[in-house]
Amino acid sequence: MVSFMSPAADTPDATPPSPGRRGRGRPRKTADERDDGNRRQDLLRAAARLFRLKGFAATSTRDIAAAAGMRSGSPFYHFENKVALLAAVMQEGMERALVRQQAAMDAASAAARAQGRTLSARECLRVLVRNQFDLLLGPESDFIPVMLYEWRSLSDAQRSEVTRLKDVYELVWAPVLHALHASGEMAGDPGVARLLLFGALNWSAQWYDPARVGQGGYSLDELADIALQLFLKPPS
Amino acid sequence: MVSFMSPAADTPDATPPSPGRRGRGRPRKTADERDDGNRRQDLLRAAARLFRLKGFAATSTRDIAAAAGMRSGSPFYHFENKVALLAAVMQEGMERALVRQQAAMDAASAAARAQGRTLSARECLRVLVRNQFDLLLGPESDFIPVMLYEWRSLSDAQRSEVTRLKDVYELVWAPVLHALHASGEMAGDPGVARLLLFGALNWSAQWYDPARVGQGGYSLDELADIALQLFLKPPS
DNA sequence: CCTACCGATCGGTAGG
DNA sequence: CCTACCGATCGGTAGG
Repeated sequence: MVSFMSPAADTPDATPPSPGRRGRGRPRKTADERDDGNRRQDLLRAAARLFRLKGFAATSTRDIAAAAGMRSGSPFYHFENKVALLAAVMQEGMERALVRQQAAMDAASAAARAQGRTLSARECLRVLVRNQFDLLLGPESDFIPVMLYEWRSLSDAQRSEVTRLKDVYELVWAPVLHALHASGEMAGDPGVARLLLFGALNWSAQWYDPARVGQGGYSLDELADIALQLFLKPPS
Repeated sequence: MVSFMSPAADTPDATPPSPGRRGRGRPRKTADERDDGNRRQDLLRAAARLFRLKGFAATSTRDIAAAAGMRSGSPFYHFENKVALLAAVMQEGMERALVRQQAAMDAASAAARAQGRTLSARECLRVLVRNQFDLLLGPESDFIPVMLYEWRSLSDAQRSEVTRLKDVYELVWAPVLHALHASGEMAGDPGVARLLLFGALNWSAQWYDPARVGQGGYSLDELADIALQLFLKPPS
Protein backbone atom coordinates (compact mmCIF):
# COMPACT_ATOMS: atom_id res chain seq x y z
CA MET A 1 0.00 0.00 0.00
CA VAL A 2 1.50 3.33 -1.06
CA SER A 3 0.57 6.57 0.62
CA PHE A 4 0.47 9.77 -1.41
CA MET A 5 0.01 11.89 1.70
CA SER A 6 2.74 13.88 3.35
CA PRO A 7 4.61 11.61 5.75
CA ALA A 8 3.44 13.69 8.67
CA ALA A 9 -0.23 12.84 8.08
CA ASP A 10 -1.96 9.49 8.46
CA THR A 11 -4.08 8.12 5.71
CA PRO A 12 -7.24 9.14 7.56
CA ASP A 13 -8.98 5.79 6.99
CA ALA A 14 -9.22 2.98 4.48
CA THR A 15 -12.17 4.55 2.67
CA PRO A 16 -12.32 8.31 3.20
CA PRO A 17 -15.88 9.59 3.39
CA SER A 18 -16.89 11.03 0.03
CA PRO A 19 -19.87 13.27 0.79
CA GLY A 20 -21.45 12.78 -2.59
CA ARG A 21 -21.61 8.98 -2.75
CA ARG A 22 -25.02 7.34 -2.80
CA GLY A 23 -26.15 3.98 -1.42
CA ARG A 24 -23.53 1.35 -0.91
CA GLY A 25 -21.83 3.23 1.94
CA ARG A 26 -22.19 2.58 5.63
CA PRO A 27 -25.83 1.70 6.11
CA ARG A 28 -27.97 4.39 7.63
CA LYS A 29 -28.71 3.51 11.23
CA THR A 30 -32.22 3.58 12.62
CA ALA A 31 -32.80 5.11 16.02
CA ASP A 32 -33.28 1.61 17.45
CA GLU A 33 -29.86 0.45 16.36
CA ARG A 34 -28.20 3.54 17.62
CA ASP A 35 -29.80 3.62 21.04
CA ASP A 36 -29.15 0.24 22.62
CA GLY A 37 -25.75 -1.35 22.98
CA ASN A 38 -25.71 -2.74 19.44
CA ARG A 39 -22.58 -0.91 18.39
CA ARG A 40 -20.68 -2.17 21.40
CA GLN A 41 -21.90 -5.69 20.65
CA ASP A 42 -20.82 -5.30 17.03
CA LEU A 43 -17.36 -4.35 18.20
CA LEU A 44 -17.19 -7.32 20.56
CA ARG A 45 -18.26 -9.72 17.83
CA ALA A 46 -15.81 -8.29 15.30
CA ALA A 47 -13.00 -8.31 17.84
CA ALA A 48 -13.69 -11.91 18.86
CA ARG A 49 -13.63 -13.03 15.24
CA LEU A 50 -10.38 -11.24 14.40
CA PHE A 51 -8.63 -12.12 17.67
CA ARG A 52 -9.42 -15.77 17.01
CA LEU A 53 -8.35 -15.56 13.38
CA LYS A 54 -5.13 -13.58 13.70
CA GLY A 55 -4.40 -13.34 17.40
CA PHE A 56 -4.67 -10.32 19.70
CA ALA A 57 -1.28 -8.73 19.00
CA ALA A 58 -1.59 -9.13 15.22
CA THR A 59 -5.03 -7.52 15.11
CA SER A 60 -5.12 -3.73 14.94
CA THR A 61 -7.87 -1.66 16.45
CA ARG A 62 -8.30 -0.27 12.92
CA ASP A 63 -9.09 -3.79 11.64
CA ILE A 64 -11.72 -4.17 14.33
CA ALA A 65 -13.21 -0.76 13.68
CA ALA A 66 -13.46 -1.48 9.95
CA ALA A 67 -15.05 -4.89 10.56
CA ALA A 68 -17.66 -3.18 12.72
CA GLY A 69 -18.21 -0.44 10.13
CA MET A 70 -16.55 2.32 12.11
CA ARG A 71 -13.60 4.69 11.66
CA SER A 72 -10.30 4.04 13.34
CA GLY A 73 -10.80 6.14 16.45
CA SER A 74 -14.29 5.01 17.33
CA PRO A 75 -13.58 1.80 19.27
CA PHE A 76 -12.04 4.00 21.95
CA TYR A 77 -15.40 5.63 22.52
CA HIS A 78 -16.66 2.22 23.69
CA PHE A 79 -13.52 0.78 25.28
CA GLU A 80 -10.74 2.48 27.17
CA ASN A 81 -8.00 0.69 25.24
CA LYS A 82 -7.27 -2.34 23.13
CA VAL A 83 -6.68 -4.75 25.98
CA ALA A 84 -9.94 -3.72 27.65
CA LEU A 85 -11.65 -4.85 24.46
CA LEU A 86 -9.92 -8.20 24.75
CA ALA A 87 -10.95 -8.52 28.39
CA ALA A 88 -14.55 -7.71 27.46
CA VAL A 89 -14.53 -10.43 24.78
CA MET A 90 -13.31 -12.95 27.32
CA GLN A 91 -15.76 -11.95 30.04
CA GLU A 92 -18.65 -11.97 27.59
CA GLY A 93 -17.53 -15.40 26.41
CA MET A 94 -17.24 -16.83 29.90
CA GLU A 95 -20.58 -15.42 30.99
CA ARG A 96 -22.30 -16.93 27.98
CA ALA A 97 -20.52 -20.21 28.66
CA LEU A 98 -21.72 -20.27 32.24
CA VAL A 99 -25.31 -19.57 31.20
CA ARG A 100 -25.29 -22.22 28.50
CA GLN A 101 -23.65 -24.82 30.70
CA GLN A 102 -26.23 -24.26 33.42
CA ALA A 103 -29.06 -24.39 30.87
CA ALA A 104 -27.76 -27.65 29.39
CA MET A 105 -27.50 -29.27 32.80
CA ASP A 106 -30.93 -28.02 33.85
CA ALA A 107 -32.57 -29.28 30.68
CA ALA A 108 -31.00 -32.73 31.00
CA SER A 109 -31.95 -32.93 34.68
CA ALA A 110 -35.54 -31.96 33.91
CA ALA A 111 -35.75 -34.58 31.15
CA ALA A 112 -34.50 -37.28 33.50
CA ARG A 113 -36.90 -36.18 36.24
CA ALA A 114 -39.78 -36.44 33.78
CA GLN A 115 -38.83 -40.10 33.48
CA GLY A 116 -38.82 -40.43 37.24
CA ARG A 117 -35.04 -40.78 37.60
CA THR A 118 -31.88 -38.73 38.09
CA LEU A 119 -28.86 -38.27 35.85
CA SER A 120 -25.93 -40.63 36.25
CA ALA A 121 -22.45 -39.13 36.50
CA ARG A 122 -21.79 -40.57 33.06
CA GLU A 123 -24.78 -38.75 31.61
CA CYS A 124 -23.70 -35.53 33.31
CA LEU A 125 -20.29 -35.77 31.73
CA ARG A 126 -21.85 -36.37 28.35
CA VAL A 127 -23.93 -33.19 28.72
CA LEU A 128 -20.91 -31.16 29.84
CA VAL A 129 -18.65 -32.44 27.06
CA ARG A 130 -21.29 -31.94 24.39
CA ASN A 131 -21.91 -28.42 25.60
CA GLN A 132 -18.22 -27.60 25.64
CA PHE A 133 -17.84 -28.77 22.03
CA ASP A 134 -20.70 -26.46 21.20
CA LEU A 135 -19.01 -23.53 22.93
CA LEU A 136 -15.74 -24.27 21.14
CA LEU A 137 -16.96 -25.25 17.69
CA GLY A 138 -20.60 -24.29 17.27
CA PRO A 139 -22.08 -21.01 16.02
CA GLU A 140 -20.84 -17.86 17.79
CA SER A 141 -17.85 -19.84 19.01
CA ASP A 142 -15.13 -17.19 18.70
CA PHE A 143 -15.27 -15.93 22.28
CA ILE A 144 -14.14 -19.06 24.13
CA PRO A 145 -11.16 -19.89 21.90
CA VAL A 146 -9.98 -16.29 22.31
CA MET A 147 -10.20 -16.76 26.06
CA LEU A 148 -8.26 -20.00 25.90
CA TYR A 149 -5.46 -18.77 23.69
CA GLU A 150 -4.99 -15.08 24.46
CA TRP A 151 -5.14 -14.77 28.23
CA ARG A 152 -1.42 -13.97 28.49
CA SER A 153 -2.13 -10.53 26.97
CA LEU A 154 -4.34 -9.50 29.89
CA SER A 155 -3.23 -7.45 32.85
CA ASP A 156 -3.01 -9.27 36.17
CA ALA A 157 -6.28 -7.80 37.40
CA GLN A 158 -8.13 -8.72 34.21
CA ARG A 159 -6.64 -12.18 34.26
CA SER A 160 -7.80 -12.90 37.78
CA GLU A 161 -11.36 -11.83 36.93
CA VAL A 162 -11.41 -14.21 33.96
CA THR A 163 -9.85 -16.93 36.11
CA ARG A 164 -12.63 -16.45 38.64
CA LEU A 165 -15.27 -17.07 35.99
CA LYS A 166 -13.34 -20.05 34.66
CA ASP A 167 -13.20 -21.52 38.16
CA VAL A 168 -16.97 -21.23 38.48
CA TYR A 169 -17.33 -23.00 35.14
CA GLU A 170 -15.07 -25.84 36.24
CA LEU A 171 -16.79 -26.15 39.61
CA VAL A 172 -19.65 -27.98 37.90
CA TRP A 173 -17.26 -30.60 36.54
CA ALA A 174 -15.49 -31.53 39.76
CA PRO A 175 -18.21 -33.60 41.48
CA VAL A 176 -18.99 -35.39 38.21
CA LEU A 177 -15.36 -36.39 37.71
CA HIS A 178 -15.01 -37.43 41.35
CA ALA A 179 -18.07 -39.66 41.10
CA LEU A 180 -16.75 -41.28 37.93
CA HIS A 181 -13.40 -41.83 39.60
CA ALA A 182 -15.03 -43.30 42.70
CA SER A 183 -17.10 -45.74 40.63
CA GLY A 184 -14.05 -46.84 38.66
CA GLU A 185 -15.42 -45.45 35.39
CA MET A 186 -12.56 -42.97 35.12
CA ALA A 187 -8.95 -43.67 36.04
CA GLY A 188 -6.19 -41.32 37.18
CA ASP A 189 -6.14 -38.48 39.70
CA PRO A 190 -9.32 -36.48 39.01
CA GLY A 191 -7.48 -33.16 39.14
CA VAL A 192 -5.03 -34.17 36.45
CA ALA A 193 -7.73 -36.04 34.54
CA ARG A 194 -9.73 -32.83 34.34
CA LEU A 195 -6.76 -30.95 32.88
CA LEU A 196 -6.08 -33.70 30.35
CA LEU A 197 -9.75 -33.90 29.42
CA PHE A 198 -10.03 -30.14 28.97
CA GLY A 199 -6.91 -30.27 26.84
CA ALA A 200 -8.43 -32.91 24.60
CA LEU A 201 -11.60 -30.86 24.19
CA ASN A 202 -10.02 -27.41 23.90
CA TRP A 203 -7.53 -28.57 21.30
CA SER A 204 -10.40 -29.35 18.96
CA ALA A 205 -10.63 -25.62 18.26
CA GLN A 206 -7.34 -26.08 16.39
CA TRP A 207 -8.37 -28.90 14.07
CA TYR A 208 -12.14 -29.30 13.86
CA ASP A 209 -13.71 -28.20 10.59
CA PRO A 210 -17.51 -27.78 10.81
CA ALA A 211 -17.71 -27.69 7.01
CA ARG A 212 -16.66 -31.34 6.80
CA VAL A 213 -19.54 -32.73 8.84
CA GLY A 214 -21.18 -34.20 5.76
CA GLN A 215 -18.03 -35.48 4.05
CA GLY A 216 -16.50 -37.90 6.50
CA GLY A 217 -16.24 -35.37 9.32
CA TYR A 218 -17.88 -36.10 12.65
CA SER A 219 -20.74 -34.07 14.10
CA LEU A 220 -20.42 -32.55 17.55
CA ASP A 221 -22.68 -35.30 18.90
CA GLU A 222 -20.43 -37.99 17.43
CA LEU A 223 -17.37 -36.19 18.76
CA ALA A 224 -18.81 -36.17 22.26
CA ASP A 225 -19.57 -39.88 22.01
CA ILE A 226 -16.03 -40.69 20.92
CA ALA A 227 -14.54 -38.58 23.69
CA LEU A 228 -16.63 -40.37 26.29
CA GLN A 229 -15.68 -43.79 24.92
CA LEU A 230 -12.04 -42.78 25.00
CA PHE A 231 -12.00 -41.38 28.52
CA LEU A 232 -14.37 -43.66 30.37
CA LYS A 233 -14.14 -47.32 31.27
CA PRO A 234 -17.15 -49.52 30.53
CA PRO A 235 -19.75 -49.28 33.32
CA SER A 236 -19.64 -52.28 35.62
CA MET B 1 10.40 5.16 28.15
CA VAL B 2 11.11 8.77 27.07
CA SER B 3 13.31 9.60 24.13
CA PHE B 4 15.43 12.72 24.22
CA MET B 5 16.41 12.37 20.59
CA SER B 6 14.92 14.30 17.72
CA PRO B 7 11.74 12.58 16.56
CA ALA B 8 13.38 11.82 13.22
CA ALA B 9 16.03 9.60 14.78
CA ASP B 10 15.56 6.29 16.51
CA THR B 11 17.09 5.65 19.86
CA PRO B 12 19.90 3.65 18.29
CA ASP B 13 19.63 0.80 20.80
CA ALA B 14 18.77 0.14 24.41
CA THR B 15 22.37 0.52 25.57
CA PRO B 16 24.42 2.62 23.18
CA PRO B 17 28.00 1.44 22.88
CA SER B 18 30.22 3.61 25.06
CA PRO B 19 33.70 3.05 23.65
CA GLY B 20 35.39 3.60 26.98
CA ARG B 21 33.53 1.06 29.16
CA ARG B 22 35.48 -1.83 30.60
CA GLY B 23 34.42 -5.39 31.42
CA ARG B 24 30.73 -6.04 32.00
CA GLY B 25 29.84 -5.27 28.37
CA ARG B 26 29.14 -7.79 25.66
CA PRO B 27 31.62 -10.58 26.24
CA ARG B 28 34.54 -10.65 23.88
CA LYS B 29 34.05 -13.47 21.41
CA THR B 30 36.76 -16.00 20.70
CA ALA B 31 37.38 -17.07 17.13
CA ASP B 32 35.73 -20.40 17.93
CA GLU B 33 32.48 -18.80 18.96
CA ARG B 34 32.48 -16.53 15.98
CA ASP B 35 33.18 -19.16 13.39
CA ASP B 36 30.56 -21.84 13.84
CA GLY B 37 26.83 -21.23 13.91
CA ASN B 38 26.76 -20.31 17.61
CA ARG B 39 25.32 -16.86 17.04
CA ARG B 40 22.56 -18.22 14.87
CA GLN B 41 21.81 -20.81 17.55
CA ASP B 42 21.76 -18.09 20.21
CA LEU B 43 19.21 -16.20 18.16
CA LEU B 44 17.06 -19.28 17.70
CA ARG B 45 17.12 -20.04 21.42
CA ALA B 46 16.30 -16.45 22.38
CA ALA B 47 13.53 -16.28 19.79
CA ALA B 48 12.00 -19.56 20.93
CA ARG B 49 11.95 -18.40 24.54
CA LEU B 50 10.38 -15.03 23.75
CA PHE B 51 7.90 -16.37 21.19
CA ARG B 52 6.70 -18.87 23.78
CA LEU B 53 6.54 -16.26 26.53
CA LYS B 54 4.90 -13.38 24.69
CA GLY B 55 3.81 -14.76 21.34
CA PHE B 56 5.25 -14.10 17.89
CA ALA B 57 3.44 -10.87 17.08
CA ALA B 58 4.11 -9.34 20.49
CA THR B 59 7.84 -10.05 20.33
CA SER B 60 9.97 -7.50 18.49
CA THR B 61 13.11 -8.40 16.61
CA ARG B 62 14.81 -5.89 18.90
CA ASP B 63 13.79 -7.95 21.94
CA ILE B 64 15.29 -11.02 20.36
CA ALA B 65 18.48 -9.25 19.37
CA ALA B 66 18.93 -7.90 22.90
CA ALA B 67 18.31 -11.34 24.43
CA ALA B 68 21.01 -12.74 22.18
CA GLY B 69 23.38 -9.86 23.00
CA MET B 70 23.16 -8.19 19.61
CA ARG B 71 22.08 -4.81 18.26
CA SER B 72 18.71 -4.32 16.64
CA GLY B 73 19.73 -4.82 13.03
CA SER B 74 21.85 -7.92 13.48
CA PRO B 75 19.20 -10.65 13.41
CA PHE B 76 18.66 -9.76 9.76
CA TYR B 77 22.22 -10.79 9.00
CA HIS B 78 21.23 -14.34 10.00
CA PHE B 79 17.58 -14.42 8.90
CA GLU B 80 15.87 -12.79 5.98
CA ASN B 81 13.00 -11.49 8.05
CA LYS B 82 11.11 -11.99 11.27
CA VAL B 83 8.84 -14.77 10.05
CA ALA B 84 11.81 -16.71 8.66
CA LEU B 85 13.17 -16.71 12.20
CA LEU B 86 9.88 -18.14 13.43
CA ALA B 87 9.93 -20.81 10.73
CA ALA B 88 13.50 -21.73 11.69
CA VAL B 89 12.48 -22.11 15.34
CA MET B 90 9.70 -24.46 14.32
CA GLN B 91 11.79 -26.53 11.95
CA GLU B 92 14.57 -26.81 14.48
CA GLY B 93 12.01 -27.87 17.07
CA MET B 94 10.42 -30.48 14.85
CA GLU B 95 13.75 -31.91 13.76
CA ARG B 96 14.87 -32.26 17.36
CA ALA B 97 11.52 -33.82 18.21
CA LEU B 98 11.89 -36.40 15.45
CA VAL B 99 15.41 -37.31 16.55
CA ARG B 100 14.43 -37.64 20.18
CA GLN B 101 11.28 -39.62 19.42
CA GLN B 102 13.28 -42.05 17.30
CA ALA B 103 15.97 -42.34 19.96
CA ALA B 104 13.40 -43.03 22.67
CA MET B 105 11.75 -45.75 20.63
CA ASP B 106 15.07 -47.31 19.66
CA ALA B 107 16.30 -47.37 23.25
CA ALA B 108 13.09 -48.97 24.50
CA SER B 109 13.15 -51.55 21.69
CA ALA B 110 16.76 -52.43 22.43
CA ALA B 111 16.03 -52.85 26.13
CA ALA B 112 13.15 -55.19 25.35
CA ARG B 113 15.25 -57.18 22.89
CA ALA B 114 17.92 -57.63 25.57
CA GLN B 115 15.21 -59.37 27.57
CA GLY B 116 14.38 -61.54 24.59
CA ARG B 117 11.03 -59.95 23.84
CA THR B 118 9.41 -57.15 21.86
CA LEU B 119 7.55 -54.05 22.99
CA SER B 120 3.79 -54.23 23.39
CA ALA B 121 1.67 -51.49 21.82
CA ARG B 122 0.94 -50.31 25.34
CA GLU B 123 4.63 -49.97 26.10
CA CYS B 124 5.18 -48.13 22.83
CA LEU B 125 2.47 -45.63 23.70
CA ARG B 126 4.02 -45.11 27.12
CA VAL B 127 7.37 -44.28 25.48
CA LEU B 128 5.77 -41.92 22.99
CA VAL B 129 3.69 -40.11 25.60
CA ARG B 130 6.58 -39.79 28.02
CA ASN B 131 8.79 -38.42 25.27
CA GLN B 132 6.17 -35.92 24.20
CA PHE B 133 5.83 -34.63 27.76
CA ASP B 134 9.58 -34.17 27.74
CA LEU B 135 9.46 -32.23 24.47
CA LEU B 136 6.67 -30.03 25.80
CA LEU B 137 7.73 -29.54 29.41
CA GLY B 138 11.33 -30.65 29.87
CA PRO B 139 14.52 -28.61 29.47
CA GLU B 140 14.89 -26.77 26.13
CA SER B 141 11.17 -27.12 25.63
CA ASP B 142 10.38 -23.75 24.05
CA PHE B 143 10.56 -24.85 20.44
CA ILE B 144 7.64 -27.28 20.32
CA PRO B 145 5.11 -25.07 22.13
CA VAL B 146 5.99 -22.26 19.71
CA MET B 147 5.30 -24.65 16.86
CA LEU B 148 1.97 -25.66 18.35
CA TYR B 149 0.69 -22.20 19.08
CA GLU B 150 2.17 -19.89 16.44
CA TRP B 151 1.81 -21.73 13.14
CA ARG B 152 -0.87 -19.33 11.88
CA SER B 153 1.82 -16.65 11.49
CA LEU B 154 3.71 -18.67 8.88
CA SER B 155 3.39 -18.26 5.13
CA ASP B 156 1.65 -21.08 3.28
CA ALA B 157 4.95 -22.52 2.03
CA GLN B 158 6.52 -22.46 5.47
CA ARG B 159 3.42 -23.98 6.99
CA SER B 160 3.40 -26.91 4.62
CA GLU B 161 7.05 -27.67 5.39
CA VAL B 162 6.31 -27.73 9.12
CA THR B 163 3.21 -29.80 8.46
CA ARG B 164 5.33 -32.31 6.56
CA LEU B 165 7.64 -32.76 9.56
CA LYS B 166 4.66 -33.00 11.88
CA ASP B 167 3.17 -35.72 9.69
CA VAL B 168 6.39 -37.72 9.92
CA TYR B 169 6.29 -37.33 13.69
CA GLU B 170 2.72 -38.59 13.88
CA LEU B 171 3.41 -41.46 11.51
CA VAL B 172 5.08 -43.32 14.36
CA TRP B 173 1.95 -43.07 16.47
CA ALA B 174 -0.58 -44.40 13.96
CA PRO B 175 0.29 -48.15 14.06
CA VAL B 176 0.51 -48.05 17.85
CA LEU B 177 -2.93 -46.51 18.17
CA HIS B 178 -4.39 -48.90 15.63
CA ALA B 179 -3.00 -51.88 17.51
CA LEU B 180 -4.44 -50.61 20.78
CA HIS B 181 -7.78 -50.05 19.12
CA ALA B 182 -7.75 -53.52 17.56
CA SER B 183 -7.01 -55.17 20.91
CA GLY B 184 -9.78 -53.23 22.63
CA GLU B 185 -7.35 -51.34 24.86
CA MET B 186 -8.34 -48.02 23.32
CA ALA B 187 -11.86 -47.02 22.31
CA GLY B 188 -13.09 -44.58 19.69
CA ASP B 189 -12.04 -43.98 16.09
CA PRO B 190 -8.20 -44.01 16.14
CA GLY B 191 -7.96 -40.88 13.99
CA VAL B 192 -10.08 -38.83 16.36
CA ALA B 193 -8.54 -40.54 19.38
CA ARG B 194 -5.12 -39.38 18.21
CA LEU B 195 -6.33 -35.78 17.95
CA LEU B 196 -7.94 -35.92 21.39
CA LEU B 197 -4.86 -37.53 22.89
CA PHE B 198 -2.53 -34.95 21.35
CA GLY B 199 -4.81 -32.25 22.68
CA ALA B 200 -4.58 -33.65 26.18
CA LEU B 201 -0.80 -33.79 25.98
CA ASN B 202 -0.21 -30.49 24.18
CA TRP B 203 -2.46 -28.57 26.54
CA SER B 204 -0.10 -29.41 29.38
CA ALA B 205 2.20 -26.68 28.07
CA GLN B 206 -0.46 -24.24 29.32
CA TRP B 207 -0.73 -25.47 32.90
CA TYR B 208 2.21 -27.65 33.91
CA ASP B 209 4.66 -26.06 36.33
CA PRO B 210 7.99 -27.93 36.57
CA ALA B 211 8.82 -26.01 39.75
CA ARG B 212 6.02 -27.75 41.65
CA VAL B 213 7.31 -31.31 41.15
CA GLY B 214 8.41 -31.57 44.77
CA GLN B 215 5.40 -29.81 46.36
CA GLY B 216 2.41 -31.87 45.31
CA GLY B 217 3.08 -31.52 41.57
CA TYR B 218 3.50 -34.59 39.43
CA SER B 219 6.71 -35.54 37.65
CA LEU B 220 6.70 -36.16 33.91
CA ASP B 221 6.85 -39.90 34.60
CA GLU B 222 3.81 -39.72 36.84
CA LEU B 223 2.01 -37.57 34.29
CA ALA B 224 2.65 -40.16 31.59
CA ASP B 225 1.31 -42.90 33.86
CA ILE B 226 -1.86 -40.97 34.60
CA ALA B 227 -2.42 -40.21 30.93
CA LEU B 228 -2.10 -43.87 30.04
CA GLN B 229 -4.47 -44.92 32.79
CA LEU B 230 -6.96 -42.35 31.61
CA PHE B 231 -6.83 -43.24 27.92
CA LEU B 232 -6.42 -47.01 27.97
CA LYS B 233 -8.73 -49.76 29.08
CA PRO B 234 -7.28 -52.45 31.36
CA PRO B 235 -5.46 -55.14 29.33
CA SER B 236 -7.55 -58.27 28.95
C1' DC C 1 27.75 -7.99 13.07
C1' DC C 2 27.13 -2.62 14.14
C1' DT C 3 25.60 2.26 12.87
C1' DA C 4 22.30 5.13 11.54
C1' DC C 5 18.39 5.53 9.54
C1' DC C 6 13.61 5.12 6.76
C1' DG C 7 8.77 4.35 5.89
C1' DA C 8 4.85 2.34 7.68
C1' DT C 9 1.78 1.20 11.12
C1' DC C 10 -0.12 1.34 15.49
C1' DG C 11 -2.62 2.70 19.90
C1' DG C 12 -4.59 6.44 21.42
C1' DT C 13 -6.53 11.48 21.87
C1' DA C 14 -8.69 16.39 21.46
C1' DG C 15 -12.31 18.53 19.79
C1' DG C 16 -16.41 18.53 17.65
C1' DC D 1 -19.14 8.37 16.69
C1' DC D 2 -15.92 11.01 13.08
C1' DT D 3 -11.80 14.07 11.87
C1' DA D 4 -7.31 14.88 12.05
C1' DC D 5 -3.54 14.08 14.20
C1' DC D 6 0.65 12.69 17.54
C1' DG D 7 4.38 10.01 19.49
C1' DA D 8 6.23 5.64 19.70
C1' DT D 9 7.58 1.45 17.92
C1' DC D 10 8.46 -1.73 14.52
C1' DG D 11 10.55 -4.50 10.55
C1' DG D 12 13.95 -3.86 7.68
C1' DT D 13 18.15 -1.83 4.98
C1' DA D 14 22.65 0.45 3.12
C1' DG D 15 27.10 0.79 4.01
C1' DG D 16 30.84 -0.36 6.49
